[in-house]
Amino acid sequence: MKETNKEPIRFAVIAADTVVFTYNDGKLLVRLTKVDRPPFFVDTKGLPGGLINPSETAEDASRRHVEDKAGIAASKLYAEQLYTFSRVDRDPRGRVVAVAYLALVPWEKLSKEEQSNSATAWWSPVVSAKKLAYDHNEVLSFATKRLRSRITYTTVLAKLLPREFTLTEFENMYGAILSANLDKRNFRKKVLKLGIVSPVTGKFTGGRFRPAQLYKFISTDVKEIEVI
Amino acid sequence: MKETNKEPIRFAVIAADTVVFTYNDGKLLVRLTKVDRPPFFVDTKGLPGGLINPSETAEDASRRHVEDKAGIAASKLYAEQLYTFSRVDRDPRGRVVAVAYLALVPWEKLSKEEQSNSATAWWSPVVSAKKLAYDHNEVLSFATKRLRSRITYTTVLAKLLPREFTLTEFENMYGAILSANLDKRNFRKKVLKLGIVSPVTGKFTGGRFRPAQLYKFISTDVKEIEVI
DNA sequence: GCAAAAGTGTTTGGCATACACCCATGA
DNA sequence: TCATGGGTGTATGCCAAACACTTTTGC
Repeated sequence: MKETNKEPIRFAVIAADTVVFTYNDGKLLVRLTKVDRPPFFVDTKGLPGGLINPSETAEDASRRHVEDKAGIAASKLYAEQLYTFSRVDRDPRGRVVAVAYLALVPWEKLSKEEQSNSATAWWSPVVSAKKLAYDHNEVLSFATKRLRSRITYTTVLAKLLPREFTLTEFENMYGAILSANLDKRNFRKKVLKLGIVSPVTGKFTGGRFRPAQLYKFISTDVKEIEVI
Repeated sequence: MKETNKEPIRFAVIAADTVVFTYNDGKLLVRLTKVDRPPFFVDTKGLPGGLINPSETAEDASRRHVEDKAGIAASKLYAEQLYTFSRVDRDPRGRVVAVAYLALVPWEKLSKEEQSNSATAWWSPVVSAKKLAYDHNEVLSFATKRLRSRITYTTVLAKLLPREFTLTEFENMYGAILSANLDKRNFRKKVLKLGIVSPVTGKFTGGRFRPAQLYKFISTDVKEIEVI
């Protein structure tokens, strides 16, 4: 990966970068890490990622770097391959092709440590994740668009919601990611008619107001559906 | 890329493989090339592809190999990135990660040479493209599914139809790729209501029977649509 | 009893589906 | 005139969208 002056680059090398999304307090968040790679990137930030070992797949590498650099247990994540970025100048230090992954994790599934921010890894609202290293703004933008698109025709949002949730939570998360205002009655009718969720009988939220019925996804697999 | 006994593999190398589809005589065709790489692959067949140079993008490499190995002018193709295949054992000769592309070209746009079959490159019906080298059956299957899916919600079929076509040709191609039987009246109503095609005024097919109106796509860009 | 969120039904219009016959042409 | 493919309309049912009030709870 090092570009020395002595020997020319023979081959491009391969990296895996991962966009880890979660959702908390009404906002879509992305996990960022500190990037400090002089001379080009000094004390800046980017997505967790790194090179692929000869003995691991791109997805293995994505998971390894998420654990090591972002401090999130990969076993808690749902991940899909996003896109492979191969612009020749995307890494000024040498020729690196990056396989990018889109990963989702419910906030409630994270440990206290994983939820928290440190000097080397932290959660940032997607809207304020600017000036990232490499081509990571492009990767993040790609991932955000893909997520927006996927939630409208798959059950992938199940991977961002807690195991049990209210229909209002579902609707708010869906609407926040799309920046759309939804009709409560129509949203509920659609979701229920699709048959993708079932009420957890007898379980309701607590709190100051009228309790809400809890639901869960019937299947844990991400499926294509007709249109939410 | 060579795996010698002398030095261990340092890095994976990157290749680009391309699934080039065309459509002729009622059948979806894929371009195959001869593969002869002893000791593992002797006189067998596969998708056109090869390594990425340090100075080119994955898409550049895809186009270059399509020209060199498949004998098709890349400028005639429409291409989309498909998926990156990184299974450790996908190439028995060493560690190769492959960025796969899905490319489309109308049969009518091909030259006589490009339409024809040689000992090193030929068109095969997708259904009979079996026993390909490497993981190319998996790649082809992935590409076929993606194509089937994309034609239902984008205008990508414009890249497989000739510039001017009849609605019957459109319908037949659409139905053949999906293996679906379509209702002629409903198909026409939908396509016309979507506003993606316009009649070429005054142009009709010749032939033995009643002439058919020719249409063209209004836009040459591939767009997402509501549902064909 | 009040503040806050949960939960519920109806009307309307548009679209998908199913379905069968006449038209234009060349041989 | 016949064989072949081109071209058209209607009825039905479902679904999306618009829209406002009542219920339940904790304080």
